[in-house]
Amino acid sequence: MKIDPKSSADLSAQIAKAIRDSIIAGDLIVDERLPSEAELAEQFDVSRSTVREALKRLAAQSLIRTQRGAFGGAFVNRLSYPDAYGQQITTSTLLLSMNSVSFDTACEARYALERACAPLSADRRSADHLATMRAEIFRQQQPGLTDEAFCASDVAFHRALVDGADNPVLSYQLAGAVEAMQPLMNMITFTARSREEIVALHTRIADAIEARDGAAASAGLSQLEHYTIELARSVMAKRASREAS
Amino acid sequence: MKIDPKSSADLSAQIAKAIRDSIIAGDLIVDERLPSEAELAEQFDVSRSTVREALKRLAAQSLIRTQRGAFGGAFVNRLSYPDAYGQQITTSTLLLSMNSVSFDTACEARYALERACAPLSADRRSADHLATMRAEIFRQQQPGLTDEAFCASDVAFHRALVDGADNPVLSYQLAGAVEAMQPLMNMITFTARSREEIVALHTRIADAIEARDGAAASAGLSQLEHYTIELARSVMAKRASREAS
DNA sequence: GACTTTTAAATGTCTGACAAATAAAAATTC
DNA sequence: GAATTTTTATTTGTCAGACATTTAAAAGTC
Repeated sequence: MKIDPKSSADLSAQIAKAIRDSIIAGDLIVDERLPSEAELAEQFDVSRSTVREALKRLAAQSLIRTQRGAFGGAFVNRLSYPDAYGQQITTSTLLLSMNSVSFDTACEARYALERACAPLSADRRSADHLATMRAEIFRQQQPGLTDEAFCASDVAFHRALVDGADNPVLSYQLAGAVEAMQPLMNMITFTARSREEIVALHTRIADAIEARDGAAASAGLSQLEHYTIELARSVMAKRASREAS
Repeated sequence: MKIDPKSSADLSAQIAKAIRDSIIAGDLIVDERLPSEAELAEQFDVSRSTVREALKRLAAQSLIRTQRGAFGGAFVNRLSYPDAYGQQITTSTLLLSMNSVSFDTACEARYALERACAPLSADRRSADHLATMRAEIFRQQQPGLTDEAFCASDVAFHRALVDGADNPVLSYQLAGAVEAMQPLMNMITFTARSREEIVALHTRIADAIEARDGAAASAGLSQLEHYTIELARSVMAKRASREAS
């Protein structure tokens, strides 16, 4: 763990990188305690404030956790699935909102990834996953449901489908697609969409998952993708014509 | 942007969250300048050090960038694809290395995701993507190639396949799968694997992509998955028997 | 007008201090 | 002797103030 004082980068960034590299390389293992801030300051020959800024950078990435008091300190954190989900969702949300990604591109990626889960989910889904999907479809049919609640239920339905594959790595990878892109899509299309149509497509997908028919589930997802893209096109066209007039 | 002084969380974490939420909500737009550290300190009624720690947290997530000097300051950063790739890869690497994910689980997720790209890549790949795949296959046949170089070439091959889908969102999502899981797999299997076998499978996949045959490309990836899993099983079995003796 | 110097503003870093939390160690009580 | 309470040492969290460094605009100079 050494730093280059004549580098252009901030000292705190260099120190954070050095510690991060040690964690990734396995030199610092999970739950291992880092030296105290004062000791790190001495080791790196910087002030305690600089060390603290470096540690905050690592904390922001959930790489370490800190504890106050005697025998406290900074500890290498086991990156949990929920933490990883959260980072995945934040990153995906920002990437989409800041880079003028076309609706079609986001939609295509999102459904391509979900179709990858469909065969596995059809094979391995538990009764519980199926029950969740059915329950969300039921919820989506309630007349008084707000748009926000419908969107949340939509996400929950797809989440159950993905989780049915019983592969936590896949669920993690899909978190960004489902939880970041689905709301984005809903935001664009919720004014125009037909809940009946979506419920019908969700039902078709759930039927396929129940029948353990992965191909049919994939086909249902493709139909949903097609419906969503067409809907978005019509919304865009309507907007364009309104602006023209 | 307000903070709760009686909350248990650190002030710097609360302030970071407040600013992060403003960025995600769109109250702070890309390239907008945040108030200076001194002004933020006054607004939040904390010291400048605390504000700085909050800003370092945001910088670690590439949400802001800072510039020194007059008319410098902290600016909302456009999250670029390379930045998002990097975070995706770091998070995926750590998640896998810290959570005792089984080889089969990681392998299944990785190939399921890549198969999702295969049909799109077969449809849309450019001559350039195909040429990259062929070049990497050629490189993989060179006798003097080190294991590290072979792994890197392996990643580059799959990267080209994914990028052939011409969907940056998909490429971003796959970054974790390809760049984090592939090296992990190589690390486990590189002692036992047959380069000839892998080159043959890569060639089959490239042929399918060249012929614009998505189904065949998917099938090739499935074969590669099967080969990889069997290889890992035999490596594990060999290890187990060696330990028993 | 082109170039140089000055200046003001902002981040980066350091020092020293105190508050708050926390677990071990010591003291006290029964 | 065991249980409880108090003390103590350690460590992070926060603050205040200072100076260094960078940077671009403004002022000055030729």
